[in-house]
Amino acid sequence: MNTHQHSTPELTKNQGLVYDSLSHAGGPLSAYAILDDLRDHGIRAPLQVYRALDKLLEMGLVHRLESLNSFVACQHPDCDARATMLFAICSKCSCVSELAGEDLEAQLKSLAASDGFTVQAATIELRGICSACGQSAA
Amino acid sequence: MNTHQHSTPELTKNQGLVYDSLSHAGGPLSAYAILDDLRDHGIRAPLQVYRALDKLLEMGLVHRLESLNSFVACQHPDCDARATMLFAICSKCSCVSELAGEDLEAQLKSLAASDGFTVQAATIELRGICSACGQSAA
DNA sequence: ACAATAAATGTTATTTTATAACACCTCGAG
DNA sequence: CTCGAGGTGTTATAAAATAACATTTATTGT
Repeated sequence: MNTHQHSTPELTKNQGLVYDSLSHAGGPLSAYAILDDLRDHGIRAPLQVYRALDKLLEMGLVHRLESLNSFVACQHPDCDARATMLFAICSKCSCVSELAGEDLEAQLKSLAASDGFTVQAATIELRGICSACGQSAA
Repeated sequence: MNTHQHSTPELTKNQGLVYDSLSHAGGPLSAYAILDDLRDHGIRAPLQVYRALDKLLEMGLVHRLESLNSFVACQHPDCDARATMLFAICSKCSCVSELAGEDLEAQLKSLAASDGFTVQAATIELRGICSACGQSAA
């Protein structure tokens, strides 16, 4: 049940477990939720999870949601080459969708540049109501 | 040394202490750093700080930096009425500047809307090099 | 194949960040 | 006065992340 399109470089055992747990969850998980999920598979300590997450983040297979202290599997085919990413987090159902902001990045950079600031990385997390929840509760 | 322009509604004792500590710091502080800073002023427990921070956040006098798990005093005259805020965090000197993105907000909302998502709040945190650090180290 | 080296793993303990639960105090509206 | 909301003080605990160290598994050069 591995739905990613990435040209997955060989993952180690723990990296694979953590990545599968995340993709399988279909939503954000905290490191400790992943830990619980993987107890039966030999993962016993937080560090095992954090170490795998670090590598997966480097590879761009996983993203970190700062405002939730949690992690999601990347929803895009090919994320290392990625422009600025944007996460839309639903306040009701907690679902997360990952949007690409082509112009957004340029605009952010120019806005920052007007203050003499050179952007290296951007965290953009929106809170709101997703389309599914918006329809169900008028 | 209270540089804010806000029409500061009366702050309670702890709120005032926390706010002063933050404005005085001139940069982001963690809740526990604030706690340490205020030990001599009768603040002894994390909750005292977190409770004050909660109110200050509500009032818009203070912002939370999700990617740092820390807090800054608002740099703008009048922030409750504010548009989407954007924080530029320097990787070298850790200074933070708060920029206003007028069009940015519109663009974010329309980008999200194209996915059926209704934005309630946005977290935008940039990592990079501030103008001061950019000049000193070519 | 084999030593040398790098990367990943397993484990215990600790640090850092944030809340829960409960008692008390203060101050203003009725 | 009184009672009720918001603020405070305190102890204990939960949740998130890292430090330090020993061991094991891959990789690489020769």
